[in-house]
Amino acid sequence: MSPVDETQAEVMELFRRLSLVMRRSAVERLADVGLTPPLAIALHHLDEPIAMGALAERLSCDASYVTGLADRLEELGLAERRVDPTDRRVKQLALTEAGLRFRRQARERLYDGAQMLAPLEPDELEAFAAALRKIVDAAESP
Amino acid sequence: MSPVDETQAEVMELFRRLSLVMRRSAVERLADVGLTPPLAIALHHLDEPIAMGALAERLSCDASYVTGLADRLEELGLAERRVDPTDRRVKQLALTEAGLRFRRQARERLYDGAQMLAPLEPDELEAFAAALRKIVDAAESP
DNA sequence: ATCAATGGTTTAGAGTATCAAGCATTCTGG
DNA sequence: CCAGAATGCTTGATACTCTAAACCATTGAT
Repeated sequence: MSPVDETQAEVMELFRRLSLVMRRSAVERLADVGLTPPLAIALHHLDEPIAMGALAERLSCDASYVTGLADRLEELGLAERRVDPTDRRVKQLALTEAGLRFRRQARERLYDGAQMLAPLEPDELEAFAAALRKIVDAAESP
Repeated sequence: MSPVDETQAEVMELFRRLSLVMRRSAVERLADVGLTPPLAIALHHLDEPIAMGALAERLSCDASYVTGLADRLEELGLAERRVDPTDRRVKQLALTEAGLRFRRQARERLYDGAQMLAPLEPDELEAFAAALRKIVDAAESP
């Protein structure tokens, strides 16, 4: 029955608010190009062809959700599934030509939200990133 | 056409991952007590009766969403709407007796996710909180 | 050759919101 | 005072995000 640390509770609350603001801003910026945030994020992870399951892992979401994202990216002509010749169960998701062209703008729209980080001085940003890395590493390691 | 700063982009990605982990962990912990995260968060903000609109502002969400949260809290017997006598348009949402008793456990379950912050040393945590405050303040001020 | 395991999809569902329209109440200018 | 604007909340429609369970095809292991 740990008493909740005040600073920790405040951080949780701030974190929640920032998540909301960031998502809303991302939704807004991406709307012009017809993408939703998860689609843009998936696109961002397609530097090279990647198996559906591996992509799910990178996005930390269920594989079945990735199926839907891939469907949509295919409909938009931005990516395509390629059956892996070495294991026909596996499907590699790969950018198309159009996807490659499109990706840069999408990425910029997606990460323009990073301008919210502008109030931080470079060293503050670095410390912030380090703290996040620490937390995420600990949280994601089983 | 600002080139995306690498550290900034990394921070955005880490932030996204942490949001996911935190939400999943909150969902899991709150399931036992029959609450969803937004309900627990709303409860957490009910230190004293608060008008629906004011609550929406605190939660940074649409007022219509708060209507649904309040409905659910009333169904659970944790809160009740009271018509403000000085302005009959306004409804104050207030904890019931049961809600008051319930709130402590809910809060602990909600903020147990704060244990994810444990890897940070106290001074790191403080710096992290300060950075978040800075960002959120800037992001939320119009 | 069979049977378990793996990769991916389908389906169903819950949760998280937002927006537009509407009702009741209050406020304001004439 | 009163017509109309503004405010507070609710309703209803809709979109998105995500998970879990059941399912099919393929592969690997005995």
